[in-house]
Amino acid sequence: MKLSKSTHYALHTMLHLTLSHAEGHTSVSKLAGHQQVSTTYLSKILTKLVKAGLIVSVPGANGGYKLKANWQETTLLDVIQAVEGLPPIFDYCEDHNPSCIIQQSIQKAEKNFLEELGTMKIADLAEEARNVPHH
Amino acid sequence: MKLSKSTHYALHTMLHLTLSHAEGHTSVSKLAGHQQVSTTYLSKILTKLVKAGLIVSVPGANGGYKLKANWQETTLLDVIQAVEGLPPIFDYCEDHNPSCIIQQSIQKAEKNFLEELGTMKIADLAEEARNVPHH
DNA sequence: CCTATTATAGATAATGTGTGTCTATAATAG
DNA sequence: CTATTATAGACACACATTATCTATAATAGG
Repeated sequence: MKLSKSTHYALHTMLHLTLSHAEGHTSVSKLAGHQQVSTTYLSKILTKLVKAGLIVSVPGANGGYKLKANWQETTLLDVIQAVEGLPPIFDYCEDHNPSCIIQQSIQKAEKNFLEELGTMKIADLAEEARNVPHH
Repeated sequence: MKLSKSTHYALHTMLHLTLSHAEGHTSVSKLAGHQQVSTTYLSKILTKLVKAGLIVSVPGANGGYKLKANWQETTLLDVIQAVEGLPPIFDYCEDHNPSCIIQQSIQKAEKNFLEELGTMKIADLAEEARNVPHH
């Protein structure tokens, strides 16, 4: 029950793209340079973000990745679900009665958890990071 | 990022023990009979609950498992952590700066999530299950 | 005592997922 | 045309989960 390293890479890449948003496209090699991850592996993760519509890719020379149009709206939840997949973070009791009281209780807590992550916008976090820089 | 099957078995076992609490000890074979799990595997899970102090075991004939003394206080969080282990549900950025804004944000949401699970008592769920029985 | 019952512990295997690499292909700028 | 860059497929490896089997310890009841 934990986030994967892929999600870790994705979140930090999104934060980096947001911090350097004015500078046009950024290549995978540059993005991978900020973290300890190979370019081919990171590119697979970024492709998920592209398919989820969170970032835009341009192949070819001077290409790379940049944020989507209304990038200010992207939340932590968007990134996490793009990488880990929508399906029930707790796929639970799948064969049991859907009215199982345990399943109901955990799903209630899960719902609140996801909703909170859905309120946390990358843009806001980037703004905080600018004030107290660490990267 | 999901709960393991072991936790699933543990939670349902706890619910069952709570529902049949007045009836003394219950053997693993009976507990396993209610779920699709082998006795030896379930016993390993239950041993974790014993070591966490959530249930009490008695070996020998007519032995088995029963709830601890103040069983009314046991929460979903207690069971989950007994099986999955305390350590950070999101062990995240472990090598990074602890003031990483992403880590801070997720840990905040995680804290609320765990706190909510900590308010959900098995005894209350059992009471609800009695009113609308499914097991 | 003796025996059946029951929890516990160790060794081991199967399975799946996450992680990662390598290679090939497609697209774009200059 | 060439260098650059994203994308996709095949493949391998590590690791945790899941699970089984066997052996050991402890208790109740005759």
